[in-house]
Amino acid sequence: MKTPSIIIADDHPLILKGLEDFLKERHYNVLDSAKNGKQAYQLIEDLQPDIAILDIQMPYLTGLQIAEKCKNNEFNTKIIIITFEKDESIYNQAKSLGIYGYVLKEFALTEIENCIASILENTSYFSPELLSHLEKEQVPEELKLLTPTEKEVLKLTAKNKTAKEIGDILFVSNRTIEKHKSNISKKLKLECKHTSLALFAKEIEPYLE
Amino acid sequence: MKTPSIIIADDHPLILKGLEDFLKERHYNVLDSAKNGKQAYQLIEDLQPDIAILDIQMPYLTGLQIAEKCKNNEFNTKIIIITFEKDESIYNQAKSLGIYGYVLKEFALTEIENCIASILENTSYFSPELLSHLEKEQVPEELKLLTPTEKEVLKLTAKNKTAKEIGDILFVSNRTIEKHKSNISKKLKLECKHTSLALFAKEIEPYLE
DNA sequence: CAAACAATACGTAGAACTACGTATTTTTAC
DNA sequence: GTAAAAATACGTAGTTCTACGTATTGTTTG
Repeated sequence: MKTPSIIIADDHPLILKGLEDFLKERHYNVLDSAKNGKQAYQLIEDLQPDIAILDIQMPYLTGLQIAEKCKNNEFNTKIIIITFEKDESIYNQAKSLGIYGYVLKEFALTEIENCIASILENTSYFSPELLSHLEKEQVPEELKLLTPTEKEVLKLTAKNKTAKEIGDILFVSNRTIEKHKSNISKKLKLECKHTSLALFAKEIEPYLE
Repeated sequence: MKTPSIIIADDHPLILKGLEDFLKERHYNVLDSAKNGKQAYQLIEDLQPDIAILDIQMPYLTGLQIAEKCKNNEFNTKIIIITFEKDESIYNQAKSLGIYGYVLKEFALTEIENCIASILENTSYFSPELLSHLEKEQVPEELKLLTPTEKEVLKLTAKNKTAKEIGDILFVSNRTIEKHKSNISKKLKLECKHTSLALFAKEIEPYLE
C-alpha cells in the first residue's frame, strides 16, 4: 500500500473542503467525499478504499455506526475518526470498534498525516496530545457505591415521586423506599435536609442510565 | 469596493483552511488569516480590511468581543460571523453589535458568497434558513411570571437552602420565604409535593441569570 | 456453606415543606 | 395620588422526608 485510496466524510461543507484540499495538496489519493453517513457508507461499500476518514456527528449514520457496520461486514477499510467529541466514553467506544485513529478537529493538520503514515505501516495512531484533551467522565464514582435498587429509587426521586409512589411502582412499602433513601444519603454523606436527596438525584439524573 | 480585502480567523485548522481555499478559489482578496482572537484583532488593526470573517469560539478573544472592540474604535471593517452557535441569544447579541452577517458552519459555502455580495452593496445578510436553524430559548415563559425576589428564592432553593437559611440570607423571616414559595407554586401550578419546588428550581437553575 | 451484601419493613420523633388563610407595609406604575 | 403589585409576616394543620434505630429474608460470592 504505497498510495492508499481514501474516502472522506463530514457534514460541514467548510471542514469537508478543508480536509479534501489538504489531502489532495499532499498528493493523497482521495477517491470521493460524502456529506452524510449514508453516502459515506455507500462509498466504502462501492469503492472499498484503504482508508475512510469520518466525522462522528453526521445525518443518517454516525461515524461510529459506520465503523461498526464495516467491522461486522469484515471490510478491510481502515477508519480514522476526525471529530469535535472530547468525551472519553465516545473515544473508548471508538477504540473498541477497532478504529485506526482518533483526531480532534482542533488538532493541527499534520496530525492527519501522522495518522495516515502509521496506517501505511499497519499500526493505529493516537496522538500523545489526545489523552490530555479528552474530558474525563465525572460523577460516576459516587454512583458506583449504589446498588441497582438505590439507583432506581434515585431515578424516580428525580422525577418528583414520593416514597409512597415509588413504593407502589416497585411493589414495596414506602418504608422500604425511605430506608433506601436513608442508605443513599449515608453512603454519599449528603446534608441532612429534606430536599438534599431530590436535588442530588436531579443533578445526576443524566448519569442514571 | 470592487474586490474587498478580507481577513479570516478560526481556531480549527481544518475550517480555516477550508475557508481560505474557498475564498481564494473564488478570487477574493484574502489578506491574511489568524488562528485565535488576539491575532485576528491585530490583523484588523494593522490591515484595516474591508471584511473580517470570524469564528465566535476562539482563544483569547471571541468573535463577538472583536466585533465590540471594532465598534468602539469605529473601525470600518465589516464583520461576518461564521459559527456553530445556534443559540438565539448569541445571535441576538451578535446582531446588536452591528455585524453584517451570521452564517452557520453547517450551511453551504455559497452562503458565504451571498453574504460578501450583500456587503459589497453595503447591506447586511442573514440567510432565510438561519431563523429556522436557530434554537429558541425555552422555559423563560414561566419565569416571566415571577418577580425578582421569587427568582432569588428559586435560585437559593436550587442550592439546597432551607426556608430558614434563605430568610437569613435575605434578612427576612422564614415565613416570608415560605409565602414566596407558596406563591411560586400557585403561579406555576406545581404539584403539591415537598420536593416539587426544589426540583423545578434545579431544572431551571441555568436560566436564573 | 458461611459471611457479606442487598432488599425488605417497622417504630418513633423531629424538621421542613405545603396548603389555606389573613394582614400590613412598601414599591411600582398609570 | 391612587390602585395594583410585590414583599413582608403570622396562624394552623397536615404531609412528607429525615434520622436513628431494629430486624428478617434473600442473594452473592469466595
